[in-house]
Amino acid sequence: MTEATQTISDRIQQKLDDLTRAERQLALSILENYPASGLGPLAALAKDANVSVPTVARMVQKLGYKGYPDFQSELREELRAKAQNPIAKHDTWAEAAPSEHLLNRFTDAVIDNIRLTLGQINPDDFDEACRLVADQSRHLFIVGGRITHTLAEYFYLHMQVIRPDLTHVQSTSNTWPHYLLNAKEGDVFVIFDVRRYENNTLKLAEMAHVRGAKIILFTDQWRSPVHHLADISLSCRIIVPSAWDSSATTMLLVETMISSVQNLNWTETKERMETLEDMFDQTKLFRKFT
Amino acid sequence: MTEATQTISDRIQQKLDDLTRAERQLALSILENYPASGLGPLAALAKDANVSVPTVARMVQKLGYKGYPDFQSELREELRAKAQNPIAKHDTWAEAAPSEHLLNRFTDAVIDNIRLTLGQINPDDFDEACRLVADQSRHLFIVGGRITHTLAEYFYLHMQVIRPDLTHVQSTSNTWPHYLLNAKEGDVFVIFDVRRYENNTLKLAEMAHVRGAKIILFTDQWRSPVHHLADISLSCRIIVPSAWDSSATTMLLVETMISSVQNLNWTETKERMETLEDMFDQTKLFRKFT
DNA sequence: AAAATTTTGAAAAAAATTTCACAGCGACGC
DNA sequence: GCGTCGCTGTGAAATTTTTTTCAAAATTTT
Repeated sequence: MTEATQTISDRIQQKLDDLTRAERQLALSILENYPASGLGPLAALAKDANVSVPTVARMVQKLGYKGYPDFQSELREELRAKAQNPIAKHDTWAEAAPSEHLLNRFTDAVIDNIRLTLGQINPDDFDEACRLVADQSRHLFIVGGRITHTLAEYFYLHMQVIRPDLTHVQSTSNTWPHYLLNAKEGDVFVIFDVRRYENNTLKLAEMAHVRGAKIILFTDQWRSPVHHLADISLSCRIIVPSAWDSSATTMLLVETMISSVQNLNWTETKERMETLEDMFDQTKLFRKFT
Repeated sequence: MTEATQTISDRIQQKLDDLTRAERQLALSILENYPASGLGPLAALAKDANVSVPTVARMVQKLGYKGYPDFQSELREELRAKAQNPIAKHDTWAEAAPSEHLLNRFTDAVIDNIRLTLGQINPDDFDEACRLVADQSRHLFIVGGRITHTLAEYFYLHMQVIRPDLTHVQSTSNTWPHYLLNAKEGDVFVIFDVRRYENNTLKLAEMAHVRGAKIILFTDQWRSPVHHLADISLSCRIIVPSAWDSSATTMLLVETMISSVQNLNWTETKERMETLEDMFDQTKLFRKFT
């Protein structure tokens, strides 16, 4: 497919399968900040990737270069060619694609969404929301709608490891009133509701509100009607060049909240996480930090 | 933040008057194809500019560097900074929060993930994947794991509107072999598998492969073992300052794919979408795009 | 579960690059 | 015309960098 114009980056990726663990670890490190790291001394590269010096030397030979200097020289040649080509004004994300490719347009929109969303977030509100979610004396209800239940479940899956006493409620199911029987004053509802907003979700929120529960709402820029009842609303911009809306920004906030809650509950959930670390180690694809 | 951020190129031009004839000759040569030439060995640079080796050494010292290696290292640093800056050095995302607030650190990491992921994506592969998913003559299977099934379901929910003949398979369930009975040659499997990789998913992929199905894999930078069987692999960087990995980048790609497939199938799914538009309108809860 | 194979990293050897010291060359002033 | 001064380049020394070797560790196979 691609003949002459094969970048070294491509070449590395292509050969990734033929490499050993340490070599792959190194290769990924090179790609991490490409091409700068590959232009430094071999030893620095090795240290950066946490592999030994000979591993670097072996890998570049495996990649088909005569030695490390040869590899560097090709890298410089590539850099030279790239700099001389002013057409490739690298304002694009997927550099291999033209700027009007959907990959670039879509990513542009999402970055914009993130920027605008974060710009309007009140960090104190966010922190307060995290504190509420972390508070194990409150039962945690997580509520999603037709599409958003995937985000709700993502959140639920992580919270499940971090803390006990939580329930995943699907507002689309008609069994949700049962769950509300257990809701008591001070409990926390994390509700996801983006356009088009769902009546069921609103009803559920109303009932939760009546029962004196705290409500944290993830919604879009136009804000679900639930926000009148919510103690804390987090509105995400969701516009992308698509017939659909984007949940990427909401996902970002959800993940940030997971991380934050994790930190707040750290002393209590440390053990659970250590178990998880062991699970990580099993992949053997990377070592723990030195 | 960084005061007087002048590039090395600027610095050279500024000092151009203080340089001697041979040094100026050299400086101009460096600027000729900047920065590539400065990253090679000193001797090569000297030869390129037709000056002697010590002239180079003397000039970099005149420029204020400790020696040639020091000069190179600064050059690399500049290159590294430049590569990392396709998005204008946005100091903080949540402007109301300090830069060390998790909201900012997390977002930084995700933007980084997006940049690195998109930088390594082959647009042709991506387009080909979209074409396969859009092809309605092929049955579409969507497979997720313990955590990733949320992404899989998100994808499924949208695809459901766009095209017929699709199945959502959960590899965690032990009923998945039943679904595979229906899989035939040419069918398409979209598989989500990030660390820690799941054996069930691998088994499922193997069986799909044996049956002659096409496999499109969403995985992480270390790549699930499934990628040996995959026709197209899309690896997303998933590292964030958290005990967990981030799915935000994967979500971005999934949404881009949804949008792309939507466009490919536009003529056929127009009606469905118009129906959906009507449903949107009925809610009257938000406005259409201006 | 043991043996063969592969992979890995510390250390030494080899090669290269950079730095240093010194001498030649040309310009300018006297 | 001659001497001084600063710039430049040659070649050797010092340093750094790369390559190779070899034994230990890890992985895979039997």
